[in-house]
Amino acid sequence: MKENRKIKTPNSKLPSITPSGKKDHNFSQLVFEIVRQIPKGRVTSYGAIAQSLGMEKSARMVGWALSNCSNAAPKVPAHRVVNSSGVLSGRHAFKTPTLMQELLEKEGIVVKNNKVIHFKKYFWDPMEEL
DNA sequence: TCACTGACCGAGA
DNA sequence: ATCTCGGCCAGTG
Repeated sequence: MKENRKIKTPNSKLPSITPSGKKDHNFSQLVFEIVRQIPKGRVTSYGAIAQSLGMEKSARMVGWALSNCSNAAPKVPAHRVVNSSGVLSGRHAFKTPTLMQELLEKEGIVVKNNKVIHFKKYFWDPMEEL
């Protein structure tokens, strides 16, 4: 039996999701707000964002939300979100598969083989920094 | 309703 | 380092 289920508390400084586990359709908006706060030249992961929303195991929903971010205004710097290994897993959702990397390099981040070099160094944790 | 898919993640083999 | 598996939850046919 697994009791290693660490229940994370949502970051109180962020807008909270509907209480009592009720699903809310503006989940995407919460994700966008966090992503918009990622400083230029820094990156974070889908899981870290999920954590700050109190949904540690729902990193997939973050990706799902971002796939819809083209419609959002103002624009969401989705290129600053990579997976927990620093891989640009979302690159195919951009206009061209290389755009994500180009945007990151424009901000001073080095990308090799679709992977962020010195990922830890550039990592921005919404849980701690917000 | 069921089954499968995903811009994911952590643990094990 | 690479691969597989179970878990997560919304959308799709």
